[in-house]
Formats: sequence, structure tokens, C-alpha cells
Amino acid sequence: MNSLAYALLSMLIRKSCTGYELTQFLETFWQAKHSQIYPLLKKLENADMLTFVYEHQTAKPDKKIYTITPKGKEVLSEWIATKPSPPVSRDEFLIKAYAIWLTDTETASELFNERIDFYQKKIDFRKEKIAEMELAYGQQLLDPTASHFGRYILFKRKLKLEQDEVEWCQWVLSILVNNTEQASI
Amino acid sequence: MNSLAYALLSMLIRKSCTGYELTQFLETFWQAKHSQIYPLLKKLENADMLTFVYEHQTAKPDKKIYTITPKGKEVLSEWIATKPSPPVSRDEFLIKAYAIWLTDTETASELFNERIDFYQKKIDFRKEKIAEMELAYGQQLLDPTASHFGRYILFKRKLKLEQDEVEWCQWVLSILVNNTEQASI
DNA sequence: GTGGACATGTAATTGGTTACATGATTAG
DNA sequence: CTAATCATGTAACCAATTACATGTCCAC
Repeated sequence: MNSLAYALLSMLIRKSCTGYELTQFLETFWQAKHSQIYPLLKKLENADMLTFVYEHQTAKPDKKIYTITPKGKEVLSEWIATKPSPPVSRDEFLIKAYAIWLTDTETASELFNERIDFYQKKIDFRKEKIAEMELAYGQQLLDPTASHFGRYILFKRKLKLEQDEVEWCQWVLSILVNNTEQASI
Repeated sequence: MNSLAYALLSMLIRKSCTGYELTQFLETFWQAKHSQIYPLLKKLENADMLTFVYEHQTAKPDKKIYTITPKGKEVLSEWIATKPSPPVSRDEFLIKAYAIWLTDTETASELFNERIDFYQKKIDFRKEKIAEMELAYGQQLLDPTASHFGRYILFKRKLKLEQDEVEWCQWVLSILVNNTEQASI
């Protein structure tokens, strides 16, 4: 049982999903490719934590819809109370930012502008999803025992993070621009 | 050449270091254990991007002090201008936060309180380092061509991130507490 | 006609963690 | 006397990415 396994269980306890859906919606709190997810779902099924049914589709490939079992629920609930291992973040951009003094203003500005674009798209997506949730569930989102609570607080966290990233990039850009002006006087 | 290799080069271009030092100071923008770093330093040395000298120490093991070569500098500089791959973050706590509705208020509060402690320590450390930098280099930190610039902007970013994390945890805790009160009336 | 969404899987490789290994010094 | 810091390294294992593999439909 690795972290990804618990991540899958925590999504499936809210609603039954296909591996394809899990791959897409996992992004908020974990990242994994389908090549890691499909074998793991099979493993969890063998361990009696999941079951699945086929849904036949014409024109599209058949779906395998996975559902969590009582055993899966138990295993997940017990795990939540254990101490989480420290967060790991690996971001190539930060290496480049650290070494940004080696390059020219144009290259530096381009890097930061692309970073802004990248996060701006995330912000738009995030705001849309938050608005959808608030419209659909309203005050119920602030009930810690409701199944949408976790997703809601995570999206709020991510939005702040993404907005701060853009602000920070703009701050750095302002320094870069300011410096270029001074140099050309 | 993987991301870690560039992370090592970007540290070594600022000043020569031992593998041990690199392991410690890398934390801001990458994470790696010494078992990954030592073999990679050897590999970079074989590729003529690094050189090293032994520093004999009595009572402590000998040090290998690595220095970047002109080739290493060139390879690093060229890499900076290339498009960075998207950030990857894996945080077990977020899985637990997502599934927090499954547990009781006490367990949930403990998780969030421990998270606050974890980040508060980081904030203290970060503030100390920023203060040190500002004292030592002052306005020079805002010069994008100075070697401290990258480190400074990264620390500023990290501090904000860590402070926001604590604020968010406190917001969630306030919801949890508020809800417990209502339930017990 | 090309690329993307849908949908699932395996194989090969690289990246990263844990454990093994050594050894002196210092602080609690 | 136990744990932590300094200091470097290897081996075994697990986690994750990239590449291989298949097939239809729809939009541009």
C-alpha cells in the first residue's frame, strides 16, 4: 500500500470511477500516469479493497467501473489518522529561477511570463470548479462530514497557491524590467 | 542529464561545495538523498562538468570539494533558456485532507495542528535566512545579475507559501471547531 | 488527414528511497 | 550511553515516466 493506493481509495469512496477518470481527477493532490494507475487498481481488486463491473460501450472502448469495498473503506479510514510523510515537490522552474542571474533579461522574462500563463490557466479552471461546487452545494460545503468538504478545502488551497505564484512572478518581472531600464540609461 | 544534475550545477556555480552540503541546501528547489547525489557528482565529474579536491580533516572524514568547470557552466547556461517541465508535487497530507470527512473532529484537528507545527518551523527558518541575506547584501539582492538574486527570490516565494499554508490550516480548523460547537448544542 | 478525447493495458527504463556500511566527535 | 552531526559511499528495492500497443469517433 503506497500513497497512490490511498489516493485512489479516497476518490473511490466518494464515487465509483474508471481508471481513466481517476487519472484525470487525481491532479489536485497527487500525480500519476495511467500506466501506474491501471496495474494498481488491479492489485487493489486482488486485495479485496475494490470491485469492478464492465460497462459496454459501442464506438468507445469498454469501461471498468471500480467501486470501493467495506475492507477498502476500513483500510482508508485507519490510514487517515496516521502521521503523513513530509511533502515532496520537484519543480524544474525553481532550479532555473535559482540560476536566473546567469541569463539575460529577455530569457528571464520569457521564463516568468510562461510561468504566469501556465498558472493563469490553472486559476481559471480552479475558479470555475469552485463556483460549480458553491452553486451546487452552498453552505453544505462547510460541513466537515459532507463528502464534498475535502475537495472544497483543497481547491480553495490550490487557488490561493496559484494566485500567489502569479503575483510572485509579476514581482520578479517588475524587478527585471526596472533593472533593464536603469541599465539602459 | 536529469533535473537533479542541473540543480547541483546551479548550486556549484555559486560556490564550490561538498556532496554533504549540497544534500542539505538543495531543499529549496529540489529534494534528494545523499545516495542519489554522490553517484551523480561522480558522473558529472566523469563528464568533465565538475572537478574535485580532497580536503583532509582530522577526526572527521575527508571532504571532497566539488567545483564547476567551464563546460559545466556552459551546459547549465544553455539549459536555463529551455522550457521547464511542469512541477510535480506529492503530499500525503492532501490525500488525508481530501478524505477528512471520513474521520472525527479530534483526529482531523490533530492532523491540521501538526501541519501547522511543521510549517511554522519552516517559516522561522525561512525568516531567519531572509534576514541574514538582507543584512549581508541589502539592495544588491534586487540586482538580477547578482548571484544571490535567485536564492533570494526563491526564499521569498517559499515563505509566502508556508505562511499561506498555516493560514489555510487555521481556516479549516475554525470550520472544524465551529461545527463541533454546533453539534454539541 | 491530423490531432485530441475516450479507454485500457504492458514493457523498459529512469528516478528516488531505504537499508547497509564505516567511523570519530560532541552534546544531552 | 544514546543520539546527532559530520562525511562518503554502495546495493536492493520500490515508484514513476516514457514508450509501445490498439481502436473508434469527432472536430478542424
